[in-house]
Amino acid sequence: MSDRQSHPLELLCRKLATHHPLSRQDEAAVLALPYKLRTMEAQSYLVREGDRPEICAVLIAGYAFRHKLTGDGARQIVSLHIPGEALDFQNLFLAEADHNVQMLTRGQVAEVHMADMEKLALGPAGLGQAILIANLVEASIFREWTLNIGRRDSRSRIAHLLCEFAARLTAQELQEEAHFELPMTQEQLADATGLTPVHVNRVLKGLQAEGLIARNRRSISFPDWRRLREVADFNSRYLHLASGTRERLAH
Amino acid sequence: MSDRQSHPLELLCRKLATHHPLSRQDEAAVLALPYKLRTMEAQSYLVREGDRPEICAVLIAGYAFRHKLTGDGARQIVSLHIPGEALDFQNLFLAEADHNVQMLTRGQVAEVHMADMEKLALGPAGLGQAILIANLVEASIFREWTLNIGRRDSRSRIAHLLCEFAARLTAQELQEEAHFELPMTQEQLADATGLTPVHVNRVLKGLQAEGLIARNRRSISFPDWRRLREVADFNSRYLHLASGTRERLAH
DNA sequence: CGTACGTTTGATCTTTCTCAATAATGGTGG
DNA sequence: CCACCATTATTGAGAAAGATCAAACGTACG
Repeated sequence: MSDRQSHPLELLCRKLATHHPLSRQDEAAVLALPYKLRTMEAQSYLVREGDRPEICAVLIAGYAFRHKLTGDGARQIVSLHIPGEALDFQNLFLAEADHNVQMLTRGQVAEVHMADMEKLALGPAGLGQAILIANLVEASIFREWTLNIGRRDSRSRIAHLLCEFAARLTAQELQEEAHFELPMTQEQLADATGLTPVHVNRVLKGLQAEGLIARNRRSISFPDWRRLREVADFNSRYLHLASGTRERLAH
Repeated sequence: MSDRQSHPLELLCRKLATHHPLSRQDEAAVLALPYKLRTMEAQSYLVREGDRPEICAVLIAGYAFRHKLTGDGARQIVSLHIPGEALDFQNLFLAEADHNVQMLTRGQVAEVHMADMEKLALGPAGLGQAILIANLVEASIFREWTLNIGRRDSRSRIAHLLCEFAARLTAQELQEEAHFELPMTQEQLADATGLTPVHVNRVLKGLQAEGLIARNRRSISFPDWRRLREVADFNSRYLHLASGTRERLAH
């Protein structure tokens, strides 16, 4: 929806400000970060488990995801990321990456030196707090995923994933909630929900038959957002959104 | 194993220092926190979803866990906690709790005013960093739980939970890895692994029959730690332990 | 136009759940 | 110390959700 970005890192400011207002100085400090824009292909890796990351990538365009593998190669996607989110806060001050980060679609990334980002995180004023909060909110999302995968059946599970993605895009004003592009294959959807691709396909068709989602290629829309939320058992509390956004989502 | 605690918050220092060394000053700042010791009964709540916590509890004795509920009342335990861990870092700077925190066993807690803890988190020197890192490591554990629940079968899943618990106790030098008390009922174990109590019972008996665990009441020992780790697909990387501890765990 | 990748479908199999009952255990009051 | 009660653990039988295997179908794109 919004306007051209004069500066890529404005997206990061907007994201950080979602949970904690930034002062002019904070914002200036973010925008003053030296960075390098890089275009990434779909499927390209940003971080691999075991890496010792030197740079902290901020997602500017496109989507990304984190995943881990079991010893026998099964994959679990543990989070999805939308523009404005920093993909390496997880690795701040930690020597070894404990998971992989990969582009979901083609996109762009602003690379910042880890040391510079660490300075911000420890730094003065509200930024350290904003970064800490961003990490706390991410941890909250992890908890909800654990609940989702551990205790909801496949139908709610997939519906919940869709709701969360739509809600987060809406919160960042990147898309309207009623309609958005879901750039995931059914296999990726399966890896994010702990299901098999075949079953995801069946559930998706079921949701469509019920009129809860409409699909056209990779783009999905929600003819009945309210009912989908019910089926998904979706409550946005865990996203810790500002009250304005919460109301927007509640219709 | 260790010695009497002259000061309860020393446990927190030790925990924070696990991932990031604390200076004398840092340590002094933690020990200078005003606190109130409180004895907690098993099952008592420390935080309820929706609360606006004013205090930050640090677990001194006993175990605790976090959990969330689905709309129709199914429970998912999302983490376990051992002495030394702060139970409310999650709520630092966040208005509303997004999950419940409950004692697993009887125990003790040091209550610190949230405002004081927040001051430390933003504060000078290494403490802010140590607290940030502690949160990052917790997030890493959440990711591993997602993988565990999403992609491992019930046998590995339960074995993994046991391994993690043992490893974390060992890292904090609270117990030796070969033998420890697991104070969870099979129902709680089920809620932590996304299974049913009946199935947990069967898996436990299976592990016992294989000689991977030995049970005697609630106490469990590991006659074959190495093989259990294999079955569990357990790799401690995600715990981000110091190298000394890692070797201790590798035997 | 062919190849690669993703989707869809059917048939069958397995793991895990559900329901139901019985046995241990631990704690309590007398 | 004992009887009683509430939890927790254990077992069996049957059901179900979701997995697996295999094949066909689409679609994008070089």
